Amino acid sequence: MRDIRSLDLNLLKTLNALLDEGSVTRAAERLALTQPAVSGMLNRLRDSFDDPLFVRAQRGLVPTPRAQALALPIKRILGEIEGMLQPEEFEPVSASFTLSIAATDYAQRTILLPLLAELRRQAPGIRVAARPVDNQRVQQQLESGELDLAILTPESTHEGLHARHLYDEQYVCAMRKGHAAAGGLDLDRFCALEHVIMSMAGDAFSGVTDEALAALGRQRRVLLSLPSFLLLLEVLRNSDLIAVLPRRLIQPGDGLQILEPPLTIPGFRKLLVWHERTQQHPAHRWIRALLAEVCN
DNA sequence: CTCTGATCTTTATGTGTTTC
DNA sequence: GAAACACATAAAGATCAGAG
Repeated sequence: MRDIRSLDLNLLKTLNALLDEGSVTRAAERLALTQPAVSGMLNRLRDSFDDPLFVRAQRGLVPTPRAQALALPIKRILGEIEGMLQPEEFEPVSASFTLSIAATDYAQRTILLPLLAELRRQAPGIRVAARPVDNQRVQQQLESGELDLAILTPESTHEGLHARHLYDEQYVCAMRKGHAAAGGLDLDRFCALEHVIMSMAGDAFSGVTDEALAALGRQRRVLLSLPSFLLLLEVLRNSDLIAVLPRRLIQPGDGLQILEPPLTIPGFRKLLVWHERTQQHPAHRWIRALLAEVCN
């Protein structure tokens, strides 16, 4: 067993790359080293940690429990070192980097749009890549750096990620201005009208509203299901269809009438989620604070 | 300044697994 | 069972840091 003097930063970076890639060859590519070099580094890591770290399996290398346990501390340490190398005071005006954020269609409109406006004003050098949310992969994406931030609901967050509460959202009923029901809406009228809903996948014609109705022994008529809020707003403006939508989705300029729904529909909570990797990073701390600010 | 040891490179090869 | 792929190992040369 070696001691810490032989464990240099390059070995930690290599271990991190190996944990991410699960392959000596791919880790070597990522580190701009040759495969034999990384193979040799893995041997030194094995020596340092007195553990095989990775064993060969049917498909590539599989980390041992020891290696898995090291993943988080290593990312934290590398993240902290990264943070140490940044200027002590983060300067938004001169900052230049790309930020990857996973957000739903809804969150892109209600959260990312105002964030982008603020960034243009305060930190014009920061580019933003908005990405769709893939619940299966989001944890791994945040861990590897494929994503920097994700805007999620508590149900889809994972153990071990950092989260900050952004806001609680409520549902409202939306229809075009001048709609026959614009004066008021009771439950009977609500159920009699024709609805459009937003649905990315799955049971396309039923959502939280329908569950709340079912609990009362009622149902509504959903005629149209759309995968995009943008299109949905257009449909509302140009038809007598109505929709139950998150309140923040509707802006004053949208030309829509908003009413309280005639029944209680549970809202949802939006969280900003990130990985330990970026916890100490001055730029990321600044961005997270800015995001929370634009949500108020 | 020179020697030594560590680690990188490239190139070549061994070995085990997967795929067709 | 051959071909393709991935990891390990080895040899030879380059580079660099630290010791003396």
